[in-house]
Amino acid sequence: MVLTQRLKGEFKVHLEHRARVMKALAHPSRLFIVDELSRGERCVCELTEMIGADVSTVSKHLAVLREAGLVLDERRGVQIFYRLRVPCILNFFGCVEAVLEETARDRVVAGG
Amino acid sequence: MVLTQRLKGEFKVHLEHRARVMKALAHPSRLFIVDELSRGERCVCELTEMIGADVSTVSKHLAVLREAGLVLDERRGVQIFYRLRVPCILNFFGCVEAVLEETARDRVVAGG
DNA sequence: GGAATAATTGGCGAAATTGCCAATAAAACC
DNA sequence: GGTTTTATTGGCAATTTCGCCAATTATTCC
Repeated sequence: MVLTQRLKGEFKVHLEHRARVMKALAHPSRLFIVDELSRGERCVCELTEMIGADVSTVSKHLAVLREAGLVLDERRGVQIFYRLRVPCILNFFGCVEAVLEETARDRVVAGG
Repeated sequence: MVLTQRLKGEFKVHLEHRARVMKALAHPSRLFIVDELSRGERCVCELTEMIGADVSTVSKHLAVLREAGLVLDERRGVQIFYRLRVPCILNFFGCVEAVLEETARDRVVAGG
């Protein structure tokens, strides 16, 4: 993810950091996890059951979200619970919905 | 980007659409473009000059943003101008900054 | 300590993304 | 028509992401 670009210094680094956060949200399973955590904390086993993928897969998705700073984890006994760290993330999805509705409308108009 | 999952029907499709939007924003150059377009429309040649990559590369980035429904294009003579389609996207970056600041703070605390 | 449950990590093949070059398209100008 | 400028598309190699299985770690319970 190197910018071979004319973009310079701090700004470039900043864009790369931003991109890492966006990339963490750029997967259906991880979006599902964020959506689910918006209703309260969940353990890995619960998320795994809901998603229906291998535990290791879900664990890696959670690692991506954790490393991006989006979720926090806390062990309680044998289980590990995850929760949202920055709830404002949720506000954004309203905007994403707006994007989706716009494009949907256009598709109807264009007959596509 | 198939969910091998227990997630069902409409919701699953919806998550995939959302993910496409997020994915479109998950690249430094594309974030730069969005940031730049927030100040007004720009032609491909201007963006190419600022980014410093090949025109074809920038054109493909713009295609990703366009297909995600984030930008609109309009030809005027030989040039093609792009502009933001859904300005609310910008509100989100404030939240992303919050994420970055949180993680930065923790890194200081942890001495990492 | 040993067995059971919950979760992470390593590794590997399959798929997607990225960026450049070359070729093509579209408009402007002579 | 032919040339120039601007932008998109095709194609390819390099890199990254993804998801499963196997192995490992951590905790609880006996």
